[in-house]
Amino acid sequence: MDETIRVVVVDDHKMIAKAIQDMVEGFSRCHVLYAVHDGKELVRMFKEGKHIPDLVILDVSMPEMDGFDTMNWLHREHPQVRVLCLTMKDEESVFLRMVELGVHGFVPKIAGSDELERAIRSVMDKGIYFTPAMGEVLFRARQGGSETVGDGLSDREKELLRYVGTEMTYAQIADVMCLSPKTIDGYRNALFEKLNVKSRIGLAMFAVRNGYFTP
Amino acid sequence: MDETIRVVVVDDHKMIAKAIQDMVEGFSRCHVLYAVHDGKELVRMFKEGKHIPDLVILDVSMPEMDGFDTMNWLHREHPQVRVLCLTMKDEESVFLRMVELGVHGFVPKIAGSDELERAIRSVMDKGIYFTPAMGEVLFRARQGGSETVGDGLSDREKELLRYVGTEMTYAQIADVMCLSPKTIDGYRNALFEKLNVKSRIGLAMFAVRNGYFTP
DNA sequence: TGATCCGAGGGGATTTTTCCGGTGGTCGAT
DNA sequence: ATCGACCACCGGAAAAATCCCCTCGGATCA
Repeated sequence: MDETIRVVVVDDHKMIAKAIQDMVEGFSRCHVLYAVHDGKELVRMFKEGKHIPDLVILDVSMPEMDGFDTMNWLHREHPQVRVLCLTMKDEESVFLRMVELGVHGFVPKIAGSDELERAIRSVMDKGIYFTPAMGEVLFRARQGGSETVGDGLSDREKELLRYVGTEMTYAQIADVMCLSPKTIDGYRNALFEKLNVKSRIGLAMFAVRNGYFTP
Repeated sequence: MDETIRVVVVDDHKMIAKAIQDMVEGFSRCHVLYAVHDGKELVRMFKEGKHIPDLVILDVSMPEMDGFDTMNWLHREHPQVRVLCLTMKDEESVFLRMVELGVHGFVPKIAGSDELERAIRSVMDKGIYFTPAMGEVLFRARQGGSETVGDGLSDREKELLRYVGTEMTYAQIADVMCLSPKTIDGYRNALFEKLNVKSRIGLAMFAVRNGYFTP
């Protein structure tokens, strides 16, 4: 393969988007088609036809349609497009969630341009890029089973996590989730055990740390 | 003044630091002396003598010594150095805290390089740079008095805010703060009113947003 | 074709949180 | 010297949250 790698950058922070764009343009046989500021824009570009790149460089935290939603959409609609994910803080849980959604590689923003280039080459050539540390996390996630903090959470439980950080009472949450308060009670207790916390505050803190909602 | 502006970049994310560095180097009569990855490194460079720049471009969220601590130190030890602050999400409260600490300008990372250049020129020429939106925030902070979310909080109340995000019960918090549970009760109610929230979750979320503790 | 797991719901008890009221004390400013 | 703030504290009651043990209908699995 000696073709030019066509790249698209997705990041709501213009400075960072610009910076990554410049970096990538600096790599040989790489060309940035365009940069967009959230998932919605990306979807629009893709739907307009011939704007499909070989690689999407994707930021996790974005307004409107965040990295998770975008990754989900990409994996379903355009599985041939490789995705390299960028994160601010490299949270284990964010990483694991992205892996579940089918991301091809993961680069923390604390990395330099050299690592970004390595990651792009690796993703395009071998299909994946992960640092040794991430390999370890994956290994532990497989081995440990219920030992890791990784998600053995059901959809409803994840949904609940998006509400615990609000000032709604459990009864109100039950209302919007169309469930009995007692069912919420069950989910809560399950989450307490799975996440090893003892109170709603603990749940809320977990939810914040793991991006279930933006504080 | 036709001298070169000597700039230092402080950001723990190497990519971003590099990106900002490249941008600034691209502006005329600007030169980046060096980039460091947290406040501690900056202090070390400053103490080594002749590494003092005209302008520090400072990220807020950093490990070890964050933007607030660094700004505080700079303002006390090197008040002649201008500081331009960069933020991911432009939170009003972060902005106000930084203003209190004596920051000269504020640029959200969603801004482009053109705005960064405008900000640098403005800070060096006029001593300040703020967007119109920030002007409005400042105006409201002056006018409103107790209307803004800004801190009219007492020391004890702030102390309590550092505990609400833990899984301690109020009785346990009372214990570590060496107070009666009923006293905590009073602080809590005061905070509810001042911060316009109705539950402990609300307090915890406020505390997270405003950096009273790291989630 | 039972066995077993999961989602959904429930009764009732206990603990915590939240909301009402109050009482004093200190300290600095008008 | 009084006034407003911050501080520390108390009692009682209502509302959440938390805990423990239980049912019932579907899946899925052996």
